[in-house]
Amino acid sequence: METEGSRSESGRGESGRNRVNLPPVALVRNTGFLMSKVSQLAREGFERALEPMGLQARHYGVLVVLVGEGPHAQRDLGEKLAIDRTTMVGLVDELEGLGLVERRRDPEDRRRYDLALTDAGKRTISEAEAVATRVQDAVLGPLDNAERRLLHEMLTSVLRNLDDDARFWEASR
Amino acid sequence: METEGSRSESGRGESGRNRVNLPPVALVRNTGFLMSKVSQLAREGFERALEPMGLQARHYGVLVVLVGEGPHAQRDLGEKLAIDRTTMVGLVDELEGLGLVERRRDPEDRRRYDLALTDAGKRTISEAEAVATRVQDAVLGPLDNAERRLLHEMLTSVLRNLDDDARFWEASR
DNA sequence: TATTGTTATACTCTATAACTATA
DNA sequence: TATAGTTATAGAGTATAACAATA
Repeated sequence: METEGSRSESGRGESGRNRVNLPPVALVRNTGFLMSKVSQLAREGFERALEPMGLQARHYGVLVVLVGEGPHAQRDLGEKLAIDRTTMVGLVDELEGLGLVERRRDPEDRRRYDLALTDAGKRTISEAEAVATRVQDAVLGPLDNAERRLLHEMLTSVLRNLDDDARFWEASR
Repeated sequence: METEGSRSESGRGESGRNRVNLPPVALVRNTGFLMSKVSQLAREGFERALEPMGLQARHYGVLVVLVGEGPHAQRDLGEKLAIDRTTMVGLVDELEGLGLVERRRDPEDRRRYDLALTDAGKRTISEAEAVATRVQDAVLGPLDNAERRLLHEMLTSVLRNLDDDARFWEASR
């Protein structure tokens, strides 16, 4: 692949040393654009970092809820994660296939599962949480601890505000 | 693992004050999760606010570059926006159909277009920029001006850092 | 031979509708 | 009748490959 750098030959306009790979100025002024770009890149980094474990980011969400809040019915888990129940089927299939999650029928309501982590699942999520921490640390690299805390607080209050506007989990489904 | 509240009774129905629609605690601790949630909701709000104009957020990006940086070849525009050239075809089709953008052949290289805003396009983007400002203002509502500036700066430095890691526009394509 | 724009195609992700088994 | 989980299917959204016109 040739780089966009020195191709001022036939003068494809843009007069000279014009770098094309920079984000458009008009968009960089927009905080929302920056935020979505940062979170997109953070997500991509997380996906890549998780890959060697055979996991994807969406698996992480499921595991982290199970380890943090105990067994769930598939439906309830989906509701907490704002994932449709038909989508949950495949997701849990994958996690079960990896041996990380176990489907047990709930004896009190045999329509439901009682999804729980296996021992391997517990080990895996603890590894994955370390990966998440590492990636987040890399992403927030330029910020000192006080700034990171501040960022977190600001995002929390922004999110709470959106929530009050009844546009939080509801709106995403 | 009590966290499900008072779920031990056989009551199926979210008995009483147990809200399921809150984000899992383990995820709310994660700055990356917060950021992606905020930007997702901001995006959704922006899409909704743009809808009455018959526009989508991705149209906005195209228009804003054209108004800010003048006419572009379709390919170059796509490169700036990290949008594949095959995807650009349909996008520009739509904008042309709305009468906001004009496809003129570049006389110096007849393979290329010289995409430019029509007068209607100029009016529309100025409206859309007002909408963007309004939405961003609503999203950042809980933050005062100093905090907003700070947030913007932090995001900028984080993004620059990711860029230096050669994972900015490259990685998203 | 390489590049711009185009089309056809495929792939990913997710949601809707209909089915089953339980309640 | 309603609900948990499942399946089949369809719809966005976007990318890959091949092609025409032009360089």
